[in-house]
Amino acid sequence: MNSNIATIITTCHTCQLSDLCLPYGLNVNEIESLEHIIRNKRPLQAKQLLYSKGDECKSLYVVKSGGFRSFLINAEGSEQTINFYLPGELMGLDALFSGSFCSSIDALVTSAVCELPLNRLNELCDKIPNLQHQMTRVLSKEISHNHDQLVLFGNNSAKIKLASFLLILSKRYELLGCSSTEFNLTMRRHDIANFLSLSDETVSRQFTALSKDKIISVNQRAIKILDLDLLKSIVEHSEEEDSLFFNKRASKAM
Amino acid sequence: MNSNIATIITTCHTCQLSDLCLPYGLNVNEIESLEHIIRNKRPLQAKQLLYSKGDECKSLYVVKSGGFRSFLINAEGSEQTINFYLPGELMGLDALFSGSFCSSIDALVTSAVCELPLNRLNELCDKIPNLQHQMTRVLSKEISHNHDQLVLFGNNSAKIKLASFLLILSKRYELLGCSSTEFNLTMRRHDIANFLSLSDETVSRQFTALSKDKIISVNQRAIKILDLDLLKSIVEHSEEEDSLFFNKRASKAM
DNA sequence: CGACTCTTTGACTGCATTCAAGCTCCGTGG
DNA sequence: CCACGGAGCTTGAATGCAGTCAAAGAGTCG
Repeated sequence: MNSNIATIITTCHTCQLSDLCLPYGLNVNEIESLEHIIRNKRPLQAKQLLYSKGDECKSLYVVKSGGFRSFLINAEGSEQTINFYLPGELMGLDALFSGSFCSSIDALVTSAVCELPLNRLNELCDKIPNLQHQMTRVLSKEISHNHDQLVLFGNNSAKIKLASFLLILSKRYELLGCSSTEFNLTMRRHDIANFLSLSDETVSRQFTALSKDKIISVNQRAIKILDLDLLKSIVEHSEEEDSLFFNKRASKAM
Repeated sequence: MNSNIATIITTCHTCQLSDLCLPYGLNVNEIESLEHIIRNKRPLQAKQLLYSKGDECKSLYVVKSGGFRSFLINAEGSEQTINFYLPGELMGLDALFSGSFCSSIDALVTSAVCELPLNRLNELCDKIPNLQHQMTRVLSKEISHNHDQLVLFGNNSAKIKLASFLLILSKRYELLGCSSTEFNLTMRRHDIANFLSLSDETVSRQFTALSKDKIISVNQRAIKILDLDLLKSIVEHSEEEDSLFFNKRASKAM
């Protein structure tokens, strides 16, 4: 059937994403070894689960196209979105510790992944030091990315949260070679709200507020950033305006 | 001077923390190799910096005693606390990606660390596959720990945040072989507030609220958990009570 | 076309922040 | 030894931002 398509897709050295992905820093032979262990799952439809929390982790996954979200379900049964994944990003890294997935992941839109069987990946890491180092780098990157996210949540105001969110997305799209000022959101308002710990209505209100100020234009999931500097200034000057020299609570100790 | 003390301290196989630390899963010879690369820095006083964001990462550090906090300074100059570190926990993992530290760390109280020079640690990882795997596990653990933290922040209510914070601390102290119901906070109220993205006053109010309900007793930084189940129920039943059919308001702790 | 999901908008309530003042603890120096 | 001062913590009162509830608009699909 379309097995030839799968073959094409699994070729790292013709993949536009390879610089953002595991092959980064590997030589031609090493990339070829990596290619041989990659399997392709059939594309996932929106809302379809890639894996569930608690499942044994037999593979890691790289986003090939589309987008995903990871989430946890807390004691009351409500979801908390942990992260969004764009093409080139590795999913499942939190499972390496315990051997089973610590969160669930589903597709936001129709999406494709590269599957990396863990046993073969580990074998390869033992053989190719560069790959092992790249794995370590990817893990470390995920940690520092999570830290940035925690800082984002430290800014309590809904306006700042949404502005930060858009700026982060803008950067990630730029890295992918897409436009940094014009892109389509892969996620629904509800997903954004849940991710930012806001209500759906608040997210909606902030979108319209940013529109009215001509900072962005919104049409459904299509976003245009009209004034990048103004968007940045929302995040940066959050507290300066009102209190420059007077009691700034949090920032006493250098 | 006290170089003999330093020698004693750097012996992993006599260290109570070794099961929580890098030596976990290593055999006697491997632990000995690891011991040889460990250096000891002199103890740090409260508020003293271990490293600053942007510094080149030449070493990783393990908390030997005391406690630390990592933090970032955002555009306005105010701090955001990212994480607290208790004995046995590895600091600096977010630097492996870029080679320089992505956050700053200072001591909360007088504290000691084991220093692991990165170049020697990497050499050792290449030689000892078990150590490399353990490093990967520690990195992965940090990621899933960060995810739990993000979920914590998803629960907006100040009461739930503080209850979760205390429960997480309780578990970590238990792992260290300390009492899970009676411990001293290493951090000030301000640090907790900053970490939980709350104001100092709100944290204080929630402490007194928990005291009045006889769930905990507070004396300065000394905490006793009087009713662990009730504390857990605050986190778990956060939304069940109210959104069944009525507005909550009337229903208290039943 | 109707049923559905997703999104927007409005009105109201409440929780956490903010501002302000008083308290406790602790080290320092008279 | 007590007085003093400062840092950290607690408490009170008022404001405002975001959540909740409710309903209607917009887009999608069978």
